[in-house]
Amino acid sequence: MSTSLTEPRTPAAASATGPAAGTLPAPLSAEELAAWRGLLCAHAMLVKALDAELEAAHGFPLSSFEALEALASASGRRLRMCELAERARLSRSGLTRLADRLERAGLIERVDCASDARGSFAVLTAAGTAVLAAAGPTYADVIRRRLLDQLSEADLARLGRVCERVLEASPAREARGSGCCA
Amino acid sequence: MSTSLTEPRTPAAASATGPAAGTLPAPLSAEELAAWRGLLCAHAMLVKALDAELEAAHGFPLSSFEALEALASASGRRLRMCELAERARLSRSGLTRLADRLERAGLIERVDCASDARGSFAVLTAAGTAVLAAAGPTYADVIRRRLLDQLSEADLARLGRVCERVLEASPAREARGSGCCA
DNA sequence: ATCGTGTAGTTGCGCCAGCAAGTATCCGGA
DNA sequence: TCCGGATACTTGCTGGCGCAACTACACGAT
Repeated sequence: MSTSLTEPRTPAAASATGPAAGTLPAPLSAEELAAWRGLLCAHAMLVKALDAELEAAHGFPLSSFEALEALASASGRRLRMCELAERARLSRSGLTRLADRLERAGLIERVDCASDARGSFAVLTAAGTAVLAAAGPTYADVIRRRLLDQLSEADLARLGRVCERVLEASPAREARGSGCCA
Repeated sequence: MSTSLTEPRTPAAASATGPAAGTLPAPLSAEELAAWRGLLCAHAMLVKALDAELEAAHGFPLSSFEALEALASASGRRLRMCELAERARLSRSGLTRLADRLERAGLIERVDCASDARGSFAVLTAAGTAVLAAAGPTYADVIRRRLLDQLSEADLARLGRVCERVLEASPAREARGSGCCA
């Protein structure tokens, strides 16, 4: 009755037919599909919850928090724009606007880069530091309650390893010359 | 030097100080933070790759694919709009526009609901079915190569269970009367 | 010194999503 | 019967994001 992905296949057959045949990619098993969808749903739930709670309690969303956090943990509380864009998983233009907002809010400042006149640093201000310090517990609390509390020690360790493996298995910066700052 | 989340804490101390003290939420350990960030990065990478490959090979993005797939696996290849919105993780208005696009592309049709004059169904057309069948292998291939191939059987099973646990631990439809269709 | 290529950041533009308000309909109770 | 409140979907509006184009600068080669 359904076209496609749910074709029940014995999980054992997966690795057998999968990489071997080469003509059409093996459809996903029910278990595989469930894991993937679970990942999507869990991510959506977590991000939505974080966004909502940060916004409610401190007036800025997750993306701002992540940028501020990246700056706070950088040496000198400053980062080149492109470096910050990468850490916040934003495009350069996306980061330009986010930095505009944060700067208007007084949380960061832009300062020109002495060694490269093209570039500038985003620098966390005192206000930004304070605001971040206030929001940190909210952030940690949401992640702990909704994610970490549901994970055993072993789950946590395995999750970390799996994500690492998945990330290094994919070029990621694929369609990009990459390079950028130091 | 850094304000906040990275405070190195012995992982063992986590469960000890964590739920006990109750005043301020325990900051995240390095391992916890790494797992959470890994999740964010892996999700971003996977979604971006899927979006790009689906768009390149079939001319529509992940969100469209997910909606079409939900319809394909529904009985009668049709779903009430609100039900479809939930499965595609979109707001009602978001789904209205997506349905507009899919309808313009001839991939779905809207048909009025006989038993409830307020409602309508999104119904997969023959063209939609064909297009989805063509895109399915691309979808499966990306997920398999970038995610599943990096997971052992045990990883996969655990990932599924963990996501399920995380999801049922959170109200999710929290700020919603929920209810909707059948 | 000059030129060509590449990089850093910004800006114009369009897309897509959510919120809030609006319309039509349903349904339970007085 | 009629009414109030809830539900299904749509629409107006706004905001955030990416792509492509643009400016300014850096750097290696001639």
